[in-house]
Amino acid sequence: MYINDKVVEEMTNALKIASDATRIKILSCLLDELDSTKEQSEHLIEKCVNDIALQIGASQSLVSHQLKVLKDGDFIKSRKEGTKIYYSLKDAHVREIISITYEHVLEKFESHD
Amino acid sequence: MYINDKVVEEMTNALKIASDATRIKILSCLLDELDSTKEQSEHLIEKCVNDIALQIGASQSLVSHQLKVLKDGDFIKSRKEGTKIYYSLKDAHVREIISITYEHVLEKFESHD
DNA sequence: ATATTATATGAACAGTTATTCATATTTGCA
DNA sequence: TGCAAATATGAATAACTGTTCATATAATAT
Repeated sequence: MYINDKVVEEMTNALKIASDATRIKILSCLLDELDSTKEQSEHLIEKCVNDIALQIGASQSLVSHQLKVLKDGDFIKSRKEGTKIYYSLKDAHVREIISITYEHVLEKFESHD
Repeated sequence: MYINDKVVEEMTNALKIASDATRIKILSCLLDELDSTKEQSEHLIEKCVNDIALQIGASQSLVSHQLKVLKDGDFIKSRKEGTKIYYSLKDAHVREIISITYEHVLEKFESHD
């Protein structure tokens, strides 16, 4: 299967965005359920910057920087309400990439230990 | 959804492995079909180092280095036959990660242009 | 044994990036 | 207007990583 350079580049960018511990933590805390055997909830989880920072144990500045990366990469969207900005996952692909990677890791654990 | 640090670390590692242009090209050329609307073929595609290098237009050394990374990360497996070593995708998760990322990119193109 | 083919490896360099710190911007409210 | 809360930004640094080049290993055939 041949894919052109532009598509490879965009795929690389998308996966680079997902391949960072801080960003995975952010995405995970915006993701309701990782277990794919359970039904994906349609409920949209929204969290503001400070809540995310507290939940994942990172600084406000770091979370803000990484939220920008995730947003530029179309992984999340935002909604303004007063001084707060609520972030949430953008679409199903993001959920799937995280879920499948999660399963891949679990399977690796099983087969190697 | 809370996942522990060890799992986050492994997920990060797995996605780091996938987030490189050379490695995506290698995986793509070991992947029969990217279009998820078509049925995933069960046919295993096997290619040796030099064939891959020629197909993606990279040096033998670079491909060998990256095949090692992909194999250590459980993305591919290998089979020896004489002097040649045949590589192929390891499991369905790898196909899915690549396919979904591909779709994510296509959708991004559509929504932004 | 020697040559050839196929693949792997190690060191080195260049480019990239995650994090921190300090500061700026924006909004709501008294 | 001035203050506080929430978020964003820019610069600097430290750590990481993809690629190249040269060389090594392994297997096969003559």
